[in-house]
Amino acid sequence: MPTIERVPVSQQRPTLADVAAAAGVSVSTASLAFSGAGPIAAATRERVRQTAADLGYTGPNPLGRQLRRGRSGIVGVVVGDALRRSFRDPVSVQVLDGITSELGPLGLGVLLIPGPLDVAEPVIDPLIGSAAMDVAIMLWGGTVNDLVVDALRRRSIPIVLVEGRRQPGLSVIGIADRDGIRQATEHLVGLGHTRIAAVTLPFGPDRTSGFADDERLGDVRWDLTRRRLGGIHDAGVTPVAVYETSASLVEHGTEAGRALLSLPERPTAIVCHSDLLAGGVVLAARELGLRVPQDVSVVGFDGLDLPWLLPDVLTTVAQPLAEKGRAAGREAARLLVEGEEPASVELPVSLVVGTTTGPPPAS
Amino acid sequence: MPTIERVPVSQQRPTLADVAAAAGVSVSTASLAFSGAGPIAAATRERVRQTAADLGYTGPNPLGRQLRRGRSGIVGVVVGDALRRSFRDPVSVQVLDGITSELGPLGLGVLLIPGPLDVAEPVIDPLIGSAAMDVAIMLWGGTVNDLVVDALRRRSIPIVLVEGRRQPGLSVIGIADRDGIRQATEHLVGLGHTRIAAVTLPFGPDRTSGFADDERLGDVRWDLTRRRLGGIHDAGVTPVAVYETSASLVEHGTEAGRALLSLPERPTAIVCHSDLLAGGVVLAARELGLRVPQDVSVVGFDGLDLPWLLPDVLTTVAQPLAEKGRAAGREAARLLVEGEEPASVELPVSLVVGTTTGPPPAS
DNA sequence: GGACGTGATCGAATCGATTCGACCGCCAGG
DNA sequence: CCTGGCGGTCGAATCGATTCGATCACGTCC
Repeated sequence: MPTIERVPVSQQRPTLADVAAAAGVSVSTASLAFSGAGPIAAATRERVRQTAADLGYTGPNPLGRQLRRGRSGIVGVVVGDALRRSFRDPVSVQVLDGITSELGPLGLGVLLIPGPLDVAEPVIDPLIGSAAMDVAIMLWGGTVNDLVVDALRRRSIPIVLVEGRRQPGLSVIGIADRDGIRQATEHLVGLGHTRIAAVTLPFGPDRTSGFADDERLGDVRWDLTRRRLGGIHDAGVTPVAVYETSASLVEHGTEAGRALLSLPERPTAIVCHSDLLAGGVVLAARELGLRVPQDVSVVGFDGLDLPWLLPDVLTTVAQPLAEKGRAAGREAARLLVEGEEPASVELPVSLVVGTTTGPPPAS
Repeated sequence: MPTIERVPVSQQRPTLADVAAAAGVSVSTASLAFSGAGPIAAATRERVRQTAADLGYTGPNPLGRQLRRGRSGIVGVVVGDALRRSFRDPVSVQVLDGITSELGPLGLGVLLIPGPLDVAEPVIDPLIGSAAMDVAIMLWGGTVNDLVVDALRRRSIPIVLVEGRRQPGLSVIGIADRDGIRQATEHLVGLGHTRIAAVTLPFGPDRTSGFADDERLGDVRWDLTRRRLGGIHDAGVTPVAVYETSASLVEHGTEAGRALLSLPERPTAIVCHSDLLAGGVVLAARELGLRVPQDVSVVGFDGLDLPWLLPDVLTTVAQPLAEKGRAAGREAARLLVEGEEPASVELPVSLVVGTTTGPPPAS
């Protein structure tokens, strides 16, 4: 005698229990019909599936499943800043694409979390403290991420840092950027350049811009920027001038280019910490009537495709952007399995010679 | 006499029950101490909070809360394509930024979902069928979204479409783009132009590129493209040539520009469906030694900031991108409250005259 | 002094699934 | 003929919180 317990009121979404009742099996068997995690007769499975379809049941409610499993299947991705700002640079976008392409097939979703909003009075997004996620990936680790790291640590959520300072207890995905810059610089030296200038990423959260004197150069807070500056020295070169920018954007490159190329002792080559900056420098050179590379050589970093720079093609240090994202995704997935320890990865870079470098002018 | 039921094994994360036991209150009271949804003595709340802190309890487990509430607090955002491709156009990024900026303060998170991967054999992301989300926002509604819409509908997840064909049962956030293109075209007509060409967004999922003849023009499958083409006709203009592109990217604009500007009867003005395309056309003109706007005028659409195009500043139809995102977020949040009906919104656009339009050459 | 309203707290049901151990036939091997 | 093993199914506990209704103490008003 069937007790009428669950009358699927038309307005209500059916649950696994409804399906089980309608198919005449127990809830546990119905569950097996969907998860496939256990022995079940093919006929039973089909019957349950069919009843489910008839009832308009579209599969197990993720919320129930997640609670039971203790896993949300969600990877939080903390982007360094307001999205608008982070993603004006295609670099982050490509990394993000790599992350999703790795995580998607594993059934893991990406929850987008804006990083600390302000620098003077950092406010971390409430999602960091309360959203369901099994592991977090932090992009562009430069920013005031200590707050974020702390908050995630408290929740004992494992962390993967993309580009950041190595620290115990979390995984860092980095690239051999110092060595890349060294190679690029040596390429310039090999061509005969001696007056080499640099255009850098921000030194720290204050994000000022302008020529950096020695004192300022001693106060580079962000690791990434310091590493890339170090690469120039590794090639045995001391830059004749260093221009610090407030963000890796074309307009800041142009600003830097104008300043550097108007110096009395004009540099014959400029090493830039990003392709966007380098592109901006090339535009500044054009604007000043200088030929690239005859009058000035320019190298970038990242290996982006800049169609608007044509016919010039940047000489640049290409980093494997999508692979960096995939590596981060892989590492995140790995940290998900119980007891796995964080591990760091360093990916290689490669110098790609384009049309923007050549021998220095005869002078 | 306290029964020793819950011994918080050091390895285990504490639960609300642990906190309640330690603080000597019931679970329900402990819950109140965190949610604040009910009367509770200030002293009790403090005590519970303090014990929680001592135990390292960082707040209610989102999974439990979500199941009970029947809400995940997650908004799925389906981007039209692989992220890499979608986000090469800053348009989507700005819209996404608008969405998060609206949703964040409401405590809602954004789950990033790649759209259908391929056109020939569309595969929709499994997340669409199984991820926890309360409502979905679909960006760039052109693509093979019927599959996605169907899948979401089956799960009875409300949908907000950004830029798409209006249809019953879902909300559409659109802009007055047809009217905007009309204004831009009339601006050109007012300047004296008669030979006006067009560079369009893709006609449909096949994404071919090249000159479109009349037959092809009768087969514009994507609504967005059709509307923008319609705007030209609304101004009483029949384009002397229409060049269809395969994506809204600079390089495709350049390709189109080269083709159009090499025609025997060169158009004196070119209306483009996006700023990236327009920027590409300007580059093509420069490459061919043509002056903008003396030899050819160019108008775009979107209102982006293109620092690499300087000193030229595009004449363009500016759309409120971030506001479009915020409107989508608002609408998504609205659909979350029980019984709210979908509603559509159309945002205004405005013609912004830059330096790329002027009177046609004398001839 | 008794009834009543109110603020604080508690118990228990509930959300929707997964999963462990028990159970039940049935077949094969000894 | 008995037993062991196994495929298939089921019941019940469990994940961690929210929330409804009940309870209780206390102060106030008539």
